[in-house]
Amino acid sequence: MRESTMSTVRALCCSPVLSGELPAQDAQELATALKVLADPVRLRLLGLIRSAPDGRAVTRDLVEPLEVSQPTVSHHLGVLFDAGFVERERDGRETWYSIAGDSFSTICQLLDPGED
Amino acid sequence: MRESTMSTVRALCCSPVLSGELPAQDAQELATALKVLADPVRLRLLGLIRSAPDGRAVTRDLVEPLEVSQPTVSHHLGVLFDAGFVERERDGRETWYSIAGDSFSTICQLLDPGED
DNA sequence: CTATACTATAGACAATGATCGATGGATGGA
DNA sequence: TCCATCCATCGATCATTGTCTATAGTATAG
Repeated sequence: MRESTMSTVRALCCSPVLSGELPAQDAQELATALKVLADPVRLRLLGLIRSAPDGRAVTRDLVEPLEVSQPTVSHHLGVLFDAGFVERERDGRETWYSIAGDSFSTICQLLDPGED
Repeated sequence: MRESTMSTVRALCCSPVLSGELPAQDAQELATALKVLADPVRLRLLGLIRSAPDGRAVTRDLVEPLEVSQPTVSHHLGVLFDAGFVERERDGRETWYSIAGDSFSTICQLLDPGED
């Protein structure tokens, strides 16, 4: 999965695709982004990061609340990062993760075309 | 997958869960709903149904545009129905599918907690 | 410099799921 | 009544992926 996933999806933002027919390639890209969100551990990671002080957290602090192994947490954080849902900043031995700005609202605009 | 999936998710609607910590069971249910949407064929099915005359379509009309087999289309329609994203009405030999009202905006409210 | 702490990667395994061909069930037309 | 049409289910196959243990890569502390 490449870093371009979210940016490609973002490009579809202004025309709510689900209000009309969805080209195969656009459907594939939106599905790829949604698949990243469709995991309970990743959803909880996003919640923990968002609700942490300053809206950011290091890997270690995310392991214990989720009751999964450290490599598993690291794996999911990598998936979220590759898809553009979180940002990553290395500081010494620690890695800080934070929510990437408009990733969620972009998805929502695609899913919810409003009244028609 | 039971019919209760969407209604359970809908119950979380008023408190945007991703703005705070997400309990394991809530995360599981939201992930289950998202997983249904995270498929290119299902996304295209939703688009085709929504853009069809009167916002409804029969199974047969959905097979050819998607270039997958009829059992595959039937399978995906079943998944969407079980999750509460579409409604189903039998009329003789045909089955009409239509979009289930507020399923999308519910998902979006959960994902996008707004500014905080 | 050595030991410890924090993360990420590698490899393996099991479970899930998307797809297809074949089939069954039910309805409508001739 | 008999056949054609429409749809769903069954069973099998193949790819994907979430999880773990083990390990490697860095950075800080003593």
